Amino acid sequence: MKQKITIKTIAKELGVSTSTVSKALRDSHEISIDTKDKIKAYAAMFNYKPNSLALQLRNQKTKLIGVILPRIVHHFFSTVIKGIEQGASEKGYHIMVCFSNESYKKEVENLKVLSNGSVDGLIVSIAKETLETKDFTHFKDLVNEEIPLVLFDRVVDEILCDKVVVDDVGAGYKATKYLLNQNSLKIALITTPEHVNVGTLRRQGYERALSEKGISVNKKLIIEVEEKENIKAQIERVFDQDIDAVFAVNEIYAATAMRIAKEKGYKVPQEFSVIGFTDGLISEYSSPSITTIAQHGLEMGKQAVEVLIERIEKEAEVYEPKKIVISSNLKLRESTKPSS
Amino acid sequence: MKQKITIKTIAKELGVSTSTVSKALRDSHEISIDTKDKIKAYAAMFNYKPNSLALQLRNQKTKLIGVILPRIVHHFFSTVIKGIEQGASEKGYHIMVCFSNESYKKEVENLKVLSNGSVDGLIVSIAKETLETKDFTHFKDLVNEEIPLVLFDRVVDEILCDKVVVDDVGAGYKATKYLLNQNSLKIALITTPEHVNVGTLRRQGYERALSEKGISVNKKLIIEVEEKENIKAQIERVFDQDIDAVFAVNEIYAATAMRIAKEKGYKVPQEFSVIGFTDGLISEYSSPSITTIAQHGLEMGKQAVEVLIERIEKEAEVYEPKKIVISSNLKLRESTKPSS
DNA sequence: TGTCAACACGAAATCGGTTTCGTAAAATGA
DNA sequence: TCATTTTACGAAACCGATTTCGTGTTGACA
Repeated sequence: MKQKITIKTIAKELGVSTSTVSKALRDSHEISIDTKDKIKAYAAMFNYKPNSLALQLRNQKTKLIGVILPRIVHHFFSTVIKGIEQGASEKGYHIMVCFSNESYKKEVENLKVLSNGSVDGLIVSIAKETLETKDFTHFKDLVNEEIPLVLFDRVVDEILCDKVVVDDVGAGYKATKYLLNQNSLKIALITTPEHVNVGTLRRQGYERALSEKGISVNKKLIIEVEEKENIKAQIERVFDQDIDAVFAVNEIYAATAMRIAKEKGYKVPQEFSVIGFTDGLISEYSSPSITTIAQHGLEMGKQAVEVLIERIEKEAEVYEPKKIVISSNLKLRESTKPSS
Repeated sequence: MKQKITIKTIAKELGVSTSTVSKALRDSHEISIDTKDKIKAYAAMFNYKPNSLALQLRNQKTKLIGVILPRIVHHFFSTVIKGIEQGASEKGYHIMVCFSNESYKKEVENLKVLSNGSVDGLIVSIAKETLETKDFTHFKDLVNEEIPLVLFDRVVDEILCDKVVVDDVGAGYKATKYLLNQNSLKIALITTPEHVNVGTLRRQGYERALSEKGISVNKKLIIEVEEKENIKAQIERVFDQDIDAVFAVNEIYAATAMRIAKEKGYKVPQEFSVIGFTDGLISEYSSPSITTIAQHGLEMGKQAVEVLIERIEKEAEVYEPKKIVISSNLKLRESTKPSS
């Protein structure tokens, strides 16, 4: 790379001190108009840009927010990033994005690298593997060091920090209730294994809606999809039962279930209804398009970054972790019958 | 934030100089075993982490790569990010991601912020607005400053830097030829306005395949979709013509076209074939699933970051800009008839 | 003409590390 | 015993900015 022009260069070239140059560029009254003009002209001519590292070191802040996500090729997470970036950008921050690839080890690594002063704060959604192992010491260390941290979507109570989540229980409840209201009473639930707690919460909503209606939960109608194995085959099994609707905790499961239903000859939505989670492109463009719980990823990202920046900029008085719950809503499409 | 522990703290606490601490932690032979042990133990106990800003300033490198994308909620771009991150991570680099939102102004801003020393190099895909205005001075300035830059996917010849692109002409050719071979002779092309040159290149491939077959290009079969207006309505117009296949330059257009075809009563693929571009989730999960040109975003990201890091780390001898072309291939699915 | 304030600028400290060079004390060798 | 080499460490420069404090020169005023 070409030799960068620094304050020192300008000072030497113009026969003044570095302090004078610095003050001149910041328009200090201490410097005479003549000198200021000369220095500014020189700086402009050679396209001088202050070295941000030097500034960051001196000011002890980077105006950078670290973001660690389990995945990126994923509609919900990329929407959240967009929200984070928008919110950050408005406040003059930039984002550094890393991925854990759902791996515990990579998450620990990323956290270590980002917590050595390169960012002012962190926004994280926990990796699946970490949720399984339940080892959260790397997060607790961070909290101990008092590095501002916001968790979103996949969170755990053990870690004392700000959190942003969707109302998963409520969402599961809403979806299930909608299906019940349109007279689908034999509703299968396609969810994740227990350790991914968003799945568990959505399931609670499902169960609550059923029991309100006086229907007992039939475990045979609940499939916990193990992602390492063939997803379609696992979902197909639930069709051995007598069912007339499916509530799936994500888009892929919903689309897969609908496909199977169509293959089995069901007419969607007349004979069979489907509701998914996450309002992504699959739901929008499959045919029929799929009714989903909209997760408001953009909103989540914005909220997360807002809380984080507040935490960064306000000298922490008494630290009271916040939990922001974003309510989700049903986006009606063609895979369900109109509400009665 | 809690007061960070620095080398100075350790030095004072242990009654040695900062140089001794630094050397001890780096396991220098100049320091006695005893002292080293003492210092290391202290550092470990208080969880000392060297401040990365200080290191970056001293070493004049950040091990950071800036990435500027037009959009993020987009299958292709998020796949590229994944590739970039993987490649970067392997070489000990991290990525800083910004978005231009297809806006010229934001692109200029991002470029300015990232080029003040905060990153060692940049990977960029140009915003649509910039492609329209054709003002590339911000990129040229970067090249003049000799900041390593790699453009991908949306590139322009004017900017003298490394580039990674897919073989858009070849891809358009392959797709069109496949349709011709299965006896679809009245192929509509749904593409972007001219300034987005990937669209133009894919169109060239389309035209070449047609003329090889002795079919003259019918302009009425070519739709240039203006994204600000209603996409579906624009695509619908081409169905006024007598057509039996569609080649679309992206997923959304392909899915929309297929939907229209089905609404008009065509049987896909028996009576009507569809080929899209970008192998995303829509193509995979729509029904019938859509045959596409796979763009190999992951591969692109990896290649881009590899070239960039090479440029960063090799003291630029003679600078000869590289252009890497990634060949794309047809991913056959249900929206086309089997190859004859 | 002497005093003091205002002006315009420079020296040096600081941020948190690394690295070169210098040196006192101990060890070695003749 | 004296000269020389190691050993083990510290002082200081450096990366590129900002900022405090100090100071020489003017000009104003008594």
